Amino acid sequence: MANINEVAKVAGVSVATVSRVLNGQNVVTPKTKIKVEDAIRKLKYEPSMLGRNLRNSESRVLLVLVPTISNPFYFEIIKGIEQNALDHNYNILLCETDSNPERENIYFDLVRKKMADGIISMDPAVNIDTLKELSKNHAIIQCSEYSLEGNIPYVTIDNEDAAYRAVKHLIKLGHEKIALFNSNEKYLYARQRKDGYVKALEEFGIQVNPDYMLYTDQLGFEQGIQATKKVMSLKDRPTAIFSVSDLLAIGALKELNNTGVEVPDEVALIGFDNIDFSNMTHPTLTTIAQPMYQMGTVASTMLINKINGEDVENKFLNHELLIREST
Amino acid sequence: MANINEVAKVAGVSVATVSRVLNGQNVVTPKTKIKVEDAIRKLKYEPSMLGRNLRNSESRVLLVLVPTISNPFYFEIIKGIEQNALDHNYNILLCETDSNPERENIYFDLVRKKMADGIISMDPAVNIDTLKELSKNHAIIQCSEYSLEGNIPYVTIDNEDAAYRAVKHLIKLGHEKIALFNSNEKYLYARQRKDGYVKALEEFGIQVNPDYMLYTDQLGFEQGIQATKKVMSLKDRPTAIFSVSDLLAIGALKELNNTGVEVPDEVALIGFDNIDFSNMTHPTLTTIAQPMYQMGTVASTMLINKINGEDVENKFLNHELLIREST
DNA sequence: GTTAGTTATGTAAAGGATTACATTTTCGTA
DNA sequence: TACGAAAATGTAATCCTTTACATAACTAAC
Repeated sequence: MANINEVAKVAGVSVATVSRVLNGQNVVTPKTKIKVEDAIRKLKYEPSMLGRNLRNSESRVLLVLVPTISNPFYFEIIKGIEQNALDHNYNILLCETDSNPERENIYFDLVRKKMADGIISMDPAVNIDTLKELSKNHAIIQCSEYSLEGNIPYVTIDNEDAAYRAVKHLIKLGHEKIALFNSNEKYLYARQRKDGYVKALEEFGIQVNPDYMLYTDQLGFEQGIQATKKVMSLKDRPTAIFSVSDLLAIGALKELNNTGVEVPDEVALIGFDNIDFSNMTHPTLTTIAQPMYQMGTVASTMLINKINGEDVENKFLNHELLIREST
Repeated sequence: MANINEVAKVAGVSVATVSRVLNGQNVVTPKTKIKVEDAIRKLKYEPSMLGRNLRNSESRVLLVLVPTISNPFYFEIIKGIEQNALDHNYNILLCETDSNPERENIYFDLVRKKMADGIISMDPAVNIDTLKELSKNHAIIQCSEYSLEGNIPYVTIDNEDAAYRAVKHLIKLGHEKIALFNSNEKYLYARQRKDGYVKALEEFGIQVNPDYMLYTDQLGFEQGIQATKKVMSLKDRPTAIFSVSDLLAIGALKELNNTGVEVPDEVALIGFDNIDFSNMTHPTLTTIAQPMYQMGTVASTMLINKINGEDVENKFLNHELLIREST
């Protein structure tokens, strides 16, 4: 593989001139430019990013931290990040932490060792202390999930309001016995969504029933099944379920289908996230849509700005309640 | 940020010695080793991969090319690749081509420009000519989808046999009118799966009915709905459907559910890939399981071997027919 | 035809690590 | 104590670009 020196030699110019042509600085005479371009073509020269990156002290790689790639919620966000990153000549390294600190550390090391220029964290289980520490010397943005500690910029939606509206929708349909499938309250978004749930109930004078509030460690299909089993075995069954994730809701739907409970007639169901599959189930799922693609592009833009030393502000994006067959 | 020179100065040794400590070469006296480690800690030194990579002419990044990250089929494969890569100190760059040549080219450029050491391609729509050309100078492995052109090593399953067994299973259940939802025959795997379908029918003396063979450009949910509408509007409806992807099958299931057709009683259904959701539908989906995780680790191992200049052989892995509620 | 002022090109340092080769230190043995 | 071999450490080149600064070439005006 040819390097810039050989190109310079063949073109009969200096490496500086070759570099100038490469980087499109138009201080180069058309005549010399052509000589250089001919040499490049002749030698099939491809500039090495290794040398370039070292010289520029950058890697042009963005780290994207997700707890798991199996959760479709992240797809659109990732697509948004990726498109925006490519548009700015960055590449993304998708990192699945599995909420495993060891793995997380492997990825954090990449930014410490300059293999990545910044991080977009979407992992609610991220080690916030490490993140805080890292954010002192590196560009970091939180996307969707966030913590207020450490003053790390974030982009997200108003979780409380989203939950509030979902539950209000159920109440308007006549439901009073509304279960909440939530994730662990150590996560900020879980607390916020609960607050919205409680706020809606209280506003309509409905007593909050602790039996109806279930917590699961993960937001998966299986957890949805289990939570549904539990709540449907109560003497006083709920007539509606609000799940803080579509996967949970799809698990619930499966269990309700299996036990012959009619959705939405006997039990109404709302999910959260509007993943693709929420529209493929039978019946289709009412859910809260976050502007995921946009969230991705915004996060990416914020990160790139931060890398360039600019100040960035937190952003709240709009959500939307999609009413479908399950309510 | 400190560099190796400063560490050397603080430790009172040469950069070579620091480098030796860093790389765990145990030619260094315990006494000096401690001095160096102290200096590293004191300066919070982190070796830069930029310098290291340039010097070693490697990036320790593997490119993974997928048509889309939304298809759950790729999850487990990616997880397998990633774990194996991490175990060998590589990182993966997940590249979604959207079957868009321009995007593809951005990613190919990364390996041309030394930002990546090799490629695992899982995109059936990949530009095989470019891939051939690239494979002359770069390590490339095909995973799951492959082409025989260009002699690029691959890991896959026996698609013909898998389809053959699926259709045979339907025949054994008494079905004779079996539809095939296939993807475009420009793809090798589509041709192979059709061959398996035909082989099974012929073996049992069943006439192949062209009306039952549908082709779709993409393997998504929507295409499954459309194909089902088409095939169920025939005078002589099929009693079973074999889809070459779970997503297609889930689309079919949705359409059958919607129109009140009982699965499996009126129409039996088989998918392909055993994605997570195939077990979440109602009824659950009979499907063909590929050893996806293993396919990932094998592909990754093959690629790393190739990068290290070793010869690698094509591999065929075992598949399995998972009989569930839809048949 | 000079000279000053532009514009184009060249030289060499810098970025941060690894490592072949050279040099110094250590240690056992005579 | 001195010598040689073995072990530890150091020096400097190398990987490939970019770019500040130096120099050369050119243009225009007198």
